[in-house]
Amino acid sequence: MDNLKMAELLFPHIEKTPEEYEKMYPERNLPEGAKVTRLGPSPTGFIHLGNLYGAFVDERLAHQSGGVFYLRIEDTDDKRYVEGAVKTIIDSLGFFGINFDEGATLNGDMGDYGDYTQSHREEIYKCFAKKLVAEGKAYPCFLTEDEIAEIRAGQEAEKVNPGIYGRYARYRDITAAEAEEKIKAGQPYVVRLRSDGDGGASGDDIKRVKVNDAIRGILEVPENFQDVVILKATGIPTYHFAHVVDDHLMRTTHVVRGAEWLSSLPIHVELFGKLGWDMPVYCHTAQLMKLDEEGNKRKLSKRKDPELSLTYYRDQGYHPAAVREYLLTILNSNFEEWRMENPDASIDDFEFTTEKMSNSGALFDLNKLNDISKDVLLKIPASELYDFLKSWAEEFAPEYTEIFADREYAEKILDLGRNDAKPRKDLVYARQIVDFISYFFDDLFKTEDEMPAEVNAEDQKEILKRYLQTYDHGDDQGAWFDKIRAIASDLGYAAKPKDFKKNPDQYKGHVGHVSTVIRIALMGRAQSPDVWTIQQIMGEEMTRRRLERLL
RNA sequence: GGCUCCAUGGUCAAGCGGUCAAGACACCGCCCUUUCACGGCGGUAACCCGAGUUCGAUUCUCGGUGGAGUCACCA
Repeated sequence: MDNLKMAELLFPHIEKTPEEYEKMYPERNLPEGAKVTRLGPSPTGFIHLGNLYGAFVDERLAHQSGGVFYLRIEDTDDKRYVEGAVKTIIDSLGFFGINFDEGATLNGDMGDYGDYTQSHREEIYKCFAKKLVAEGKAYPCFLTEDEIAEIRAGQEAEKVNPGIYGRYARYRDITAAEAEEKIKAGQPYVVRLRSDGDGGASGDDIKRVKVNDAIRGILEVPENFQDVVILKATGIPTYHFAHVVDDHLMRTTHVVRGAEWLSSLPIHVELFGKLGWDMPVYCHTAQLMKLDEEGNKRKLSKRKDPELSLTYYRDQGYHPAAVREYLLTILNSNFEEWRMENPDASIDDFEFTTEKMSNSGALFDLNKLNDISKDVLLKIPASELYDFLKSWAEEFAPEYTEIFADREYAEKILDLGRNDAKPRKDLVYARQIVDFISYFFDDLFKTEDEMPAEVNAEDQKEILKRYLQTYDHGDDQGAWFDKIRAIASDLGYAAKPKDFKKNPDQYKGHVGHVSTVIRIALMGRAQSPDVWTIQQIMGEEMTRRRLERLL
């Protein structure tokens, strides 16, 4: 009876019953096997690769099964809120192709299981907290911060488990009358779970509960014994309580979250049990790792590592499809193999499974991303690539706008060598691409490499002079190169590199050195795709201008 | 420190009691070739340690070691 009095004392204005909420948010009517997943970011506005990694799992699981993927804003910590964060979250994920079916949007909620912002759900949490109090499974706790610190210090001295539990939970057995007095006196309080666990147990005495994790298999988690806070002094729930209530009411079937949550899993197990609810299937993902600055030891990737921030990839101009492809290769170990067998299939056709997920942390590998990106970009048509690069440049690199002045010209450049039997794979990410093709534009052109040592200054001029004299823009590639060979022979360079290798003393150099002179005159670089093709794209006027400037 | 998770080449990883221990990236050669890229061929390189179970352990068990996570009125 005291419990009921306590419940009324703590939550006098909560009228709705748990049953009403159950009715309000019924089981979802979805096909067999459909998964309901969610992303629950806190609105700090900082999204990193780890979030994307997790979101991708949620998204695949839901959309592959004909289920629902929704966005829930977990803003139970008011200190964390950053203005505009929700937009950042939706936009960043959307950029990488992660879209929600339901949940919070910029124009309010979408879906029947809302509200999807935790700070708007106070009534709901209180309703279930009230139920727990009424059943004697939760109680108000008036411990101050100082008192808690004191308890903790004592526990550390005694070398017992720290925390509020058992005999350390001083307000466990407070009566409704005592509580009323304190509340009237204005003392703040939190609501704690009255745990059934035994905080004194150790070693083999610790009770364990089996939880099936879709990624890790059967987990034997120790039972919880902490009287954890479920409602803060402000009346706002903690993550633990909000998670349990929300994921039950929103009928989430699969909870995907990082492995850092593993250690609080016991709390959630007890909470679900006390509330009398089935647990969702947990999917605890491995965390992404990172190499430490100097030493090549491995280190956890906490926030603020620049290359872990999603904005890094946008700033560098990685194509979202490449990032997705990369993520999937580290997410599912059989994806790479599948991709080799199905080079042209849509990424959506790959059957993603939690079983194939690694449960040890993966070190982020930029090399691999770049390699994958080359293949992904190769499949994207030039016109689409142009659009992508253009919008990237507008946002991140306005100094390159010249490139996009002439769409037709730019597309030809982007397609250079891409449609051959053995296509070139020069393009990796936007910042690299614009630099790679910069010599096609007068304002960006600059000489970066030195003339080859085999060719003296006099010969350099002579080569360019003769090249210009005999230059015919209409020549096909064969005729064009024959002329270069002729110039090379006339000036004492081997027409074929093999001849030079055989008798290096008989020649100044070989035709390769001669064409490098031309290459540098035209491109400012010793390395580039095929010169003839480049000239055809540049046009006769620019070609001649580049050569003449060195005479 | 307690508890938890993890452990195959430089990196990502197959493997699920018997394999010459896959593959990809990176690296190094060679070939192709007017440079580069692409492509082809080849190469260097790994089961953390110690017990136990077993005819036989990379694989199973236990114990170390190492790495990571977590011990909040943060998520």
